[in-house]
Amino acid sequence: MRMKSGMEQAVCTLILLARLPERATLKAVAISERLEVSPSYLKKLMRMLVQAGLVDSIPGTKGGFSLAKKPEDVTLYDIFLAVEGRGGMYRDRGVFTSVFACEDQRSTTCVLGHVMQRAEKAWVEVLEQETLASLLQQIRKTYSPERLAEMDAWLTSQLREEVNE
Amino acid sequence: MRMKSGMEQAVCTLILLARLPERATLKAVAISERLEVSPSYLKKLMRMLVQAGLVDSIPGTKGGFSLAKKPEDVTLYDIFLAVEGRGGMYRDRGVFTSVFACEDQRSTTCVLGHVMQRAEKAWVEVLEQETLASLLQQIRKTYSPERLAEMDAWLTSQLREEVNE
DNA sequence: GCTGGCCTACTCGGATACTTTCTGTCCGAGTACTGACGG
DNA sequence: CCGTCAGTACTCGGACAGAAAGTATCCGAGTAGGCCAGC
Repeated sequence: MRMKSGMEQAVCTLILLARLPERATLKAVAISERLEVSPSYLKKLMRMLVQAGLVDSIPGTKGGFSLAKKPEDVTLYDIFLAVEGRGGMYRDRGVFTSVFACEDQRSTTCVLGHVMQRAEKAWVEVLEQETLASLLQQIRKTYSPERLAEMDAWLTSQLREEVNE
Repeated sequence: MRMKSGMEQAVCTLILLARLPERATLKAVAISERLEVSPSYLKKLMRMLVQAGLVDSIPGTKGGFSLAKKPEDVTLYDIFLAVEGRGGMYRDRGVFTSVFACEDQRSTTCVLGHVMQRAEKAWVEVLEQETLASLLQQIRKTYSPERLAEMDAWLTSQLREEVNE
């Protein structure tokens, strides 16, 4: 039961996108270089984030990715769902009920499954309290401002300008 | 991020062992038949439970497995650790810190990892509150007594008698 | 007839394949810029 | 000289392999009981 490594990459990516100026986009290759991860796998992750509605994608030469929502509206659990997919971590195989429940109670909620759901709910609630905005605030408090400034500088150097109309 | 199917099997097995009379053992094949799961894989699980100190094993012809602790002293988290192994579900790859932290702060606790640890702690606490004893009590309340009686009857028919001295 | 040793049958324990999921890679669809051509 | 159109270069999108973990299986180590021979 190990979380995908893609989760960390997705969070980092979304934080980068959150620091992006309005109407600007960032291309996948730039992100993968900054994160020092496989470009192909990150593109796959980006596709998941797009399908989940967390980021917008613009195809074409001047294309790229941008955050689809406001940073305070994107929770860690949203990212988790996008990366890991729906369907909780514990999936009932029916062994418990087939052993301990009678035939007519087989469809009843499994006692063990109920506990697992409670545990997962507690876990989810923590992740739902954390948003991209709160993470950014923690980063500001924890790490040095120089690093953030350097990151913003890199962003402006890498971003695609807004589409002139 | 899916929990192993072995978790459900292990819990069922331990509950069966908890209903076992004192100094009696149950052999792996009997359990696998009752649970309708692969005998080989269940034996592997039993080995894990033995190594974790949750069950005692007696080799030999009259051998089998028995609960090593009192049912109220075995939590769901103990079982989880035995089956899934130590090392939390989120493992830091260092991407986050390498992106957002300076060189001298790389060893600092990762902000994202900290949130994940909090979430996992909340999850663990729920699992630690549940023991084999409490699960048995819930089973008694939820499912029909006939089924429990039938289970005990099956247990007595399958158990190995205590070692005569 | 009794006791000791050996042999067999049965159990757990660990090493060995197969399947699914996760990770990483490649090629195709679509768009904006560039340049040339025609009016 | 200006507008239009085709070509090209670059992006995201989805289909395709390799690696790792989970699942299932088989064979070996060890023990208890039964059988036989010897005393």
